[in-house]
Amino acid sequence: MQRTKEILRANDLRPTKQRVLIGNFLFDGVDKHVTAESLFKKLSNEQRGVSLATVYNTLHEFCKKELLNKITIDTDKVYFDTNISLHHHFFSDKEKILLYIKSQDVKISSMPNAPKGKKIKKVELIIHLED
Amino acid sequence: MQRTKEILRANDLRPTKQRVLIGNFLFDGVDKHVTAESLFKKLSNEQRGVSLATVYNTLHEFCKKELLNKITIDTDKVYFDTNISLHHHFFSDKEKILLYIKSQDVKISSMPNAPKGKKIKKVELIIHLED
DNA sequence: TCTCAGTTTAGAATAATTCTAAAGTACTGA
DNA sequence: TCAGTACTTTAGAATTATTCTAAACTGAGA
Repeated sequence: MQRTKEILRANDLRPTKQRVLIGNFLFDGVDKHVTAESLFKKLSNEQRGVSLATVYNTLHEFCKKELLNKITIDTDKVYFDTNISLHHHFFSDKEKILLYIKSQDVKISSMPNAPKGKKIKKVELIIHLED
Repeated sequence: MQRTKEILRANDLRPTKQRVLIGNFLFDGVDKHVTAESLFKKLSNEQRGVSLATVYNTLHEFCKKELLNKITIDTDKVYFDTNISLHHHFFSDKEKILLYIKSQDVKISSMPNAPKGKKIKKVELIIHLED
């Protein structure tokens, strides 16, 4: 509650009711993946809801401030990850489930140089699963 | 031409005019990335076009037969890669450009086990670029 | 040539996301 | 405390890649 407000203020985001509600859920210390839709549904249960537009707005703002990590693994849904430290994912294409891979379980021992004029922004390793 | 027909037949796909046209472009020996839209436009220049629906159908059939590799890196477009051997990509989020990384430039020296009941289907490493 | 399962197609439908513009709210300075 | 203003929220419309539908077409075997 207080913690969320501090996070918001530290990132130049006004601590509105909606952002606090969303922040309290996302930044509760438990790593999680959400989609706009799943977050919207989760918050609809609360006494005062948040509009879907605001859910989208807020997720994007949080991404811009690097409070969330956007994962585009699937064409028809964007996932947002509250774990912003370096790590990778399993993804089940069939069930559309994202799972964490412990960072010590993957080791990339050789990396290419970025093309000239570009920098490496993010390294994303996705292991697609099947039955 | 003849090669495309052979590929199609070998994969139980009737060598229709449309598939041959698409196959001739995709399987010319040069690795490339296409989107449904880019392929559709490219083929519109030909004397006889191919409908957008057929472009989608054909890309998906080719994927199912593992003649193409589907890459979902971006929410609003799916890329199809004619290089189906193990390799990875750079992606420029701003310009939405996919680039090949030479396979020898990446080495993943440690990989996690798949969760029980699942198998690893595909390993996808994407290096996002910025200016 | 005839037949029919497999294909193609135009256009409608779908669905996640973005946009719009109007109403609401948090913060600042007095 | 209050007013002014810039920032936010919101409902609903718009957008857009993709999928669906159902009717017309076609390749290949008999």
